[in-house]
Amino acid sequence: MTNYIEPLAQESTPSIIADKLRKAIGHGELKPGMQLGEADLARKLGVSRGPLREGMQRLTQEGLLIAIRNRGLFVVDMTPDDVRDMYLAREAIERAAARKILAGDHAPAGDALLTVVAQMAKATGPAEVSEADIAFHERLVELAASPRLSRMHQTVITETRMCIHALEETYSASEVRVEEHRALAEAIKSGDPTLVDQLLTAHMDDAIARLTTR
Amino acid sequence: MTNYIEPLAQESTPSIIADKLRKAIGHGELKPGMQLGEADLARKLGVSRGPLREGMQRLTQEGLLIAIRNRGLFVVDMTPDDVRDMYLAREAIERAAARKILAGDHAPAGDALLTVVAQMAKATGPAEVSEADIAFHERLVELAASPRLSRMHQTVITETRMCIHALEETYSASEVRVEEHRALAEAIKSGDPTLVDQLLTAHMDDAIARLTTR
DNA sequence: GGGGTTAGCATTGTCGACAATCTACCCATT
DNA sequence: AATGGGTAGATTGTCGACAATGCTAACCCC
Repeated sequence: MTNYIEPLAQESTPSIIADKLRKAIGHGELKPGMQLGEADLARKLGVSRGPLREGMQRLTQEGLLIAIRNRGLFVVDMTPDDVRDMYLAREAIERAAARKILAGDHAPAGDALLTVVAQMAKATGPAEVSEADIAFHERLVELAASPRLSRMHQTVITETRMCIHALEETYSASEVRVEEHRALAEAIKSGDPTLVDQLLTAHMDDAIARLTTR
Repeated sequence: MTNYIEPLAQESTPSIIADKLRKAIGHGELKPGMQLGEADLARKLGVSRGPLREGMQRLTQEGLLIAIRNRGLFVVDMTPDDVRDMYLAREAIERAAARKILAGDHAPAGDALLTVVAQMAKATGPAEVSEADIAFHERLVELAASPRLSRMHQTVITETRMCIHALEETYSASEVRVEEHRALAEAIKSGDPTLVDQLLTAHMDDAIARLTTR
């Protein structure tokens, strides 16, 4: 039963803009290194430059945009070192999320992740495969119910998308790594912290190798 | 030999403003729950409302300010759950930082931390003790040379300061926990990952207990 | 006394204008 | 050919003004 009568959740314009830009960056519409011209972008988004600048300050704070005074804002251009650092951060976040899940009701969490794995198995084509992989990790962090881990994760996931997009002709994401994710979900379900850690770490190491080999 | 001839690093006004506000929040000048009035604050900072709003969007993104549309921006008010979440995030970051250090030249890093511990031993009074403790953890993450961990850490350290300030009459920071930090620095110097993890985790658990018992 | 309505004021959100800065191009000089 | 100076145009940074919104106090009615 859909509730139509409920408190309005009014999102601020800069927040909406930041979300749109974050998606555009993650999906390659705004390319790494690209300068975001305020006048052009504001016209396209149908807002004035003020709120656009505000939205872009949010992305600057999270590192997706680089602000250079008097010269403008640029989409971050991820070097191989950046990729490694990003995965280091991602590993920190996801391991902490897993640990929190394991400290609580890990069995239902494992089930929820197994549901995501079942969806993964249906993914076809590079874009769907990448997104399915990301969806698993997003769900993992979401299940930890930690606002701070979730917020930090949002940024690194956008960066992950950027990397995949930048390499979409060389990045071999055509193989769904369902079994790897299933093993992780099962380890979480059964509450085995050591195995979870090992699986997550190996997963990240593998991703780093694939994204930095060019 | 000091280099005077070097590229100017011109920091943007919103960035300067965000830094100032971050410090004011961490040191209790801007109290938890407090509304930040734009006109008043802009006048005090000597800028117009535009750049102030931009700076505040940065802090909103990192969670130090809560933006409610049409009602204004408020300094985050940390509940006990927030404190636990903040330490969860901090533990994730610092453990990852330690792990990275241990994967590299951990002996000089241990020495650098022991230098900080020596400074800690000289701290007197609650404010100095808290700051000395924080300085150790900041240095730890800095030594990992990870831009992302450092950026994320900045936020949780500000939140840590907020908590300490909010509780400064009940928070017993009069005892310098030098030995605890020294043990951690020694473990890093010697390259013992299991011990480092244990010490860091225990350190965080202790801090949580102290900050959430009211 | 309590509840509802309305007006006024304070504050926030956005806009367009103007100043400041940077970049690219052209011309003159060596 | 290389270097330096000047200029125009594009873009960024900031400002003040105006519109929109929310809060509070006053007033009226039951």
